[in-house]
Amino acid sequence: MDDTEKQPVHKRGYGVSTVYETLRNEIIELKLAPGSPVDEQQLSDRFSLSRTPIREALVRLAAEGLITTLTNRTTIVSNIDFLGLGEVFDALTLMYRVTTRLAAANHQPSDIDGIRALQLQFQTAVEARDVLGMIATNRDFHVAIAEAGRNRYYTDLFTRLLDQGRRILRLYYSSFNDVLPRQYVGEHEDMIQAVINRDIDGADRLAAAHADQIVSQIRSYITADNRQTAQLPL
Amino acid sequence: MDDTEKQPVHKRGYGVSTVYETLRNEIIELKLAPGSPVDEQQLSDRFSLSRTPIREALVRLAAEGLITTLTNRTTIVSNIDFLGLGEVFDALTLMYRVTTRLAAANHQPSDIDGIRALQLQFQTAVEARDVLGMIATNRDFHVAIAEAGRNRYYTDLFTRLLDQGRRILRLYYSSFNDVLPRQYVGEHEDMIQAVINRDIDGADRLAAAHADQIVSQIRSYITADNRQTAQLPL
DNA sequence: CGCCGACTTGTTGTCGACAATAAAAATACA
DNA sequence: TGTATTTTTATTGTCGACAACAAGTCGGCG
Repeated sequence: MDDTEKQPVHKRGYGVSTVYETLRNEIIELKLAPGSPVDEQQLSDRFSLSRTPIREALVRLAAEGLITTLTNRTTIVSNIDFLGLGEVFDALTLMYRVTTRLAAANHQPSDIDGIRALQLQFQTAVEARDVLGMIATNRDFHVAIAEAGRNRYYTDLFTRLLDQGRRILRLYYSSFNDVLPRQYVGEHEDMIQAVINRDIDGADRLAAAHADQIVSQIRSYITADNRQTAQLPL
Repeated sequence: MDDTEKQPVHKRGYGVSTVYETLRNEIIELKLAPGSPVDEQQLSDRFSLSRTPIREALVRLAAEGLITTLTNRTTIVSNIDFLGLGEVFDALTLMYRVTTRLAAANHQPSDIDGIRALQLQFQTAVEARDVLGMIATNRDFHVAIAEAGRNRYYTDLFTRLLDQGRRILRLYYSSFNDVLPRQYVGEHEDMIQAVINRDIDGADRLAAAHADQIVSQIRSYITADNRQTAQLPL
């Protein structure tokens, strides 16, 4: 069985999506540092693919703003835009509210199971003090709620924003303590109840409060960091 | 000066974007019918480009949902999803409100000039009964307001939704009369005033009313069309 | 006469190579 | 020695060709 043909690992047509998903994850999880160059040749070697499918994956990533291509020059992993964080927070808060509202209005009973499962995963991650797992499962939890709301446009924007947030949280994840996350577990529980009860306004209120919590938490990390590095001239 | 070299019309690096923008426009303006196949070879001939840049443009269009690629099979212009129109209208209304609010809050004085200019263009299109021009300039007007609001995420989603709406409006543009559009001119004027006065709540109210107008107008076209074609079993 | 399978054909996915561009390096000159 | 200019080099954008896949076509068999 010495079948050492140079057989491609990926099936035809699935090469680009695997590259896309792999890189996407690595960017969000900061395995690829913001600002670091993305070399097509290098990726070509790594995935054992030609540069063409690599490039198509990069085009998709660029469309999402995860990488930035300087024409005819290099292409880099997009920097985290601290000046534009206000926009992210504003949109993120709105999406928290809208998706939770819609979930309360539009969810099917079967949706609840999935949401509950993810909430449980989040809870166990919190108890295990698995910070990285917390960040990931928290994201999945809210995406599941958004999907129960059944509006593709909100879900798309929301996931984009949450993933943007994941990058930032990764930066400061060492600052996490186990007090706030435990609070999140309770807030999630309340949100699930509001959704089940189809209490739209209640879901809205809880989502808004939850968003404010998270935003102010991230904000405090950043300002603390700013003070440390003294980036702001007085 | 018989410099008849087979000189490419496009500068290096701008081939894909021209293809992307051209196709995007043609899809939105229904010059390419929904469901019609998109042949790469054909486009390659038409733009005098290799299939590679064509493909990259198609990947971008697919990411926006304007075309649908069946793996290893054909790729078609995305159909207009009438069942998903509710989602579009919901998100569209919210974006109308949010972007106009933010414009009132965040605009710079210089933004007003551009908005005014587009409003004028819209007005002249209405007076000239240039329906297609109306649809286009109306879209540009609201995008300009959104840009004055200075939130990239809202602007992106809003343009996507407005363009989606443009496709639908094109379908029914023969149904347009000149009564409603004239009303829009006045509503636009009020919105500009609210923005200038930084009247956030007022801008919100006006935008919401404006959105409701448009949505119900489109809805009426569609239901009228449904009755005509008797698509619904009794 | 109708169903199943091999073959043909058209289109997509992938490949390796070439050309153009811009940054970096090397050289010339004051 | 410092600056301007040319040369080199690395990387991108583009190209034409091949391979794989799916649909349509044709022929064989019941």
